[in-house]
Amino acid sequence: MVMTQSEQTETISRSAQRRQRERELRYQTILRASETLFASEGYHKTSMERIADLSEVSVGTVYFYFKNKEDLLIQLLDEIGFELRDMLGAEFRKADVSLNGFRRAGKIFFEEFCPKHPERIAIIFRESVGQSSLVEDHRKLIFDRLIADVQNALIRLGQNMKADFPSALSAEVMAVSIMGMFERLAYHYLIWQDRSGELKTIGKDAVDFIVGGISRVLCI
Amino acid sequence: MVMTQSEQTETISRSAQRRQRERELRYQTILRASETLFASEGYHKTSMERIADLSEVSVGTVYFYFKNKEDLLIQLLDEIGFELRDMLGAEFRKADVSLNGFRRAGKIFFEEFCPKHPERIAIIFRESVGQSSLVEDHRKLIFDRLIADVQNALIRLGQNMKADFPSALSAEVMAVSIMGMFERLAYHYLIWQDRSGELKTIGKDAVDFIVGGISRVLCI
Amino acid sequence: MVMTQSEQTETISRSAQRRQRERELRYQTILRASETLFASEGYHKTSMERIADLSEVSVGTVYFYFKNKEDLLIQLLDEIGFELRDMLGAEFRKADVSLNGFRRAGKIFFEEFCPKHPERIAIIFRESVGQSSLVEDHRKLIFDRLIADVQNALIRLGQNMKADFPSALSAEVMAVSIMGMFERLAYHYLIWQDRSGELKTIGKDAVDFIVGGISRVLCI
Amino acid sequence: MVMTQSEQTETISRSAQRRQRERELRYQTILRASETLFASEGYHKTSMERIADLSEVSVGTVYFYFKNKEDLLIQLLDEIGFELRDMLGAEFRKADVSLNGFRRAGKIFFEEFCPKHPERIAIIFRESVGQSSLVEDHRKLIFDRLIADVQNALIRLGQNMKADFPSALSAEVMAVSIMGMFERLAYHYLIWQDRSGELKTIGKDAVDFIVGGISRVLCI
DNA sequence: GATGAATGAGGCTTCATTCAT
DNA sequence: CATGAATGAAGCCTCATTCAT
Repeated sequence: MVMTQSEQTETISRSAQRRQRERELRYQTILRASETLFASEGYHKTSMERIADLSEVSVGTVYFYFKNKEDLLIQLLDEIGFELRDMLGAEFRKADVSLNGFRRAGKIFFEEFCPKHPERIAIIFRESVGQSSLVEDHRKLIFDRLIADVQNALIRLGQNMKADFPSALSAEVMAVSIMGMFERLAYHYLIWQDRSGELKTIGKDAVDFIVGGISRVLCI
Repeated sequence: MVMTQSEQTETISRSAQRRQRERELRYQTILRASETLFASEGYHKTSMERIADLSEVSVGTVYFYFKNKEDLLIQLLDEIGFELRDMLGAEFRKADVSLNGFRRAGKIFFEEFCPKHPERIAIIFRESVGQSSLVEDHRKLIFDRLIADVQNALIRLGQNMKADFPSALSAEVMAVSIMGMFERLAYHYLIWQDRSGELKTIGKDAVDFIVGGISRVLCI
Repeated sequence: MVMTQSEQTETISRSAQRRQRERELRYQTILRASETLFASEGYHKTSMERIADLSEVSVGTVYFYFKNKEDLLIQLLDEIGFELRDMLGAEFRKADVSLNGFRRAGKIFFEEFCPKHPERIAIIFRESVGQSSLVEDHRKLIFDRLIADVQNALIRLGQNMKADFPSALSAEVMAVSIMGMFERLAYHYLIWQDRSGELKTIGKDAVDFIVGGISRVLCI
Repeated sequence: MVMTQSEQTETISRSAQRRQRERELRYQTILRASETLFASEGYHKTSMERIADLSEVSVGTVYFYFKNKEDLLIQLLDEIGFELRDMLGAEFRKADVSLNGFRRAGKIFFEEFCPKHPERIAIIFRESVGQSSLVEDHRKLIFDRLIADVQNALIRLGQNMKADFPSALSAEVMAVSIMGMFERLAYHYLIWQDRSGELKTIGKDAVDFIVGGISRVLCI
């Protein structure tokens, strides 16, 4: 078979592209398998061999794509953190900071994120808790960023409304509190009880509570 | 040495009493050692040998007083759960259910429990998360009870005030939310950052937020 | 069964003694098994399981007595180093430093140590070479001490004989050289060729060479 | 483009030559990378991937040029053995066997080989020790040849000088001893201590010792 | 009751080697 | 020829738990 220079180049380029795609695919396959197993069996009870089996690759391949078991958890965690911030944070960072932002964020979390990704709730709020200090660092970073988003939204809301916070810490405390509410509600109604069908109501009630608290504190 | 029957009995009885005291002491010593180690090193990284060492007993003795490592964690967890309910729940179960009850509960948690027992915060909110299903059951039970206390207080408050909840779930959702706030605030300001000095302010801001939310939701 | 206080104490003491003996025995059993296997199969090719098997204990027991595989090698190495220094060094440290000291040391090494402990030759001169830096440190220390013994003997011999060394380094270089001779002769005639029967002649020739070299260098 | 037969042939031939050169170059690059890594990190701790990386080729390419990891070590070993024999052996095989031959050999080893190739000293005297039996065979062959060279030189020296050896083994033992001295001196002053600056003195002292020993033994 | 030596299953990880592209 | 992803056997080590003394 004879091919011109450009054809050859193209062929090479195509095979390189395919290889790249396959790499990405494998990476995702392994990560998804870990997600499933970590959430269902627990991080510690999931062995690397089980992950390899479910991914239909060898143990060595898992180690080709991920440094070690901890790395798998961290990648998962970062992914979840990114997604969460992408969804929630976006609402809080929007220009029109108003109480509606809080309403939309709550709606998104309870009506979209939670029912779609219960495993991710399990991973970020259960499996990644109290593992290594490295994992804890990543977890803290995720929370810190989300909290910062909420806190900024609160501060800007206060400025817009020309309202004062009772103390210098108020905004921060409220931001941390809101994260805690989201966390435990998701844990309670998704992991401990399977009441995913009621998430809409739950979300609404939660948001009412939050919005109520904010407006009272800011006297608006 | 000759002694009358009664003297002997008395002696035996005394030694039995002493033995009983020593048993109790040993049990406590081991439990306290576990508490310290679980909180500082983490549940998984703490070996039974370390616990025995710190308790100044042998590994076998630890197994005489506790069924296994999990049992140690569960005893600790139950103890913390009991204490928490004893302190917080008491306020919520008091006759004069009013918003003041919530204020007092918050004060107790942030100004008494947290600064006095940071290790217990670490154990209930970090070390006992995502371990075995048995541990998770105990954790759930503790939360369920605390939530029930809060929920009942809310319902009675509503009745007192002749106020309605927006939805059938409102009281429960608010109770769960309040637990989540307490949890994450403690975790954030005690474990991730050591700002125990600011706990009073934090507690006040948190309580304001809660009380604000409740009164708005109940329109009082 | 009734026993007096002193009898009881004695019994306890005896059982404690026995336990101590058994501990020592196990330690030795495992160490001897390692010695055999390291020398015959090689350090790397010997698995911890094989050592446990040959010692007739479980893998866990090996780890109860030794920190890790490297520790096993180091204990062995130190033991050999101690023995070597005990045998050879003694001659060099004796009061009557004379060329006879060198003769006796050679005789002891080739006629006693080598035929009795070919495995130890294999371990110190083959299996412990180029492993970890920790092992190398121990090996260096052993050589350094032996070299120091020889060097001191040479210096004192020179003083006794009122003879001068050609250079400041001469004594040290000669000491290192002598160690090198012993090492390679043992390796050559014990490991590469099994000519243990000729060790007496070999030792004599080696000693003649050494003694000849020393006397020429010191002009005695 | 049109070319005559001869032109084509020439072109092919040239490209074949270039390919040949490139092959040789690759082979050398990989071998040099192995040498560097084996000497600095140790044979076992050097992975094939590290060698490929440092050689700037893929792992597969390393396996195209060398059968396996062991082969890499053996090629290196043989190369060193050849060079050593080329330098040292030459002196011993020269017609004018005299004590000067020993002096020159020592000078070459300590003043040329050692300072120029400390990595090779590390490989032949440390990294290749106690690996596989195949490696050990090559090592033995190298030593055997060097020893034979020295031994022959000694025998011819004895004949020239009409001097007798004390025993039938004397010449061999002295040859083995001399190799041992060279080996340990190099190891001691190059690997354990970096005293390469003093190698000239060390070499001189060593040679004096050797020459002294030989002349005393042969009574010349 | 207390001791602590012994167990052994099971987990994580490495890395030389292969082979389809 | 070169590539580099995939393999999987094999090894080290931990540690909760048991049980004879």
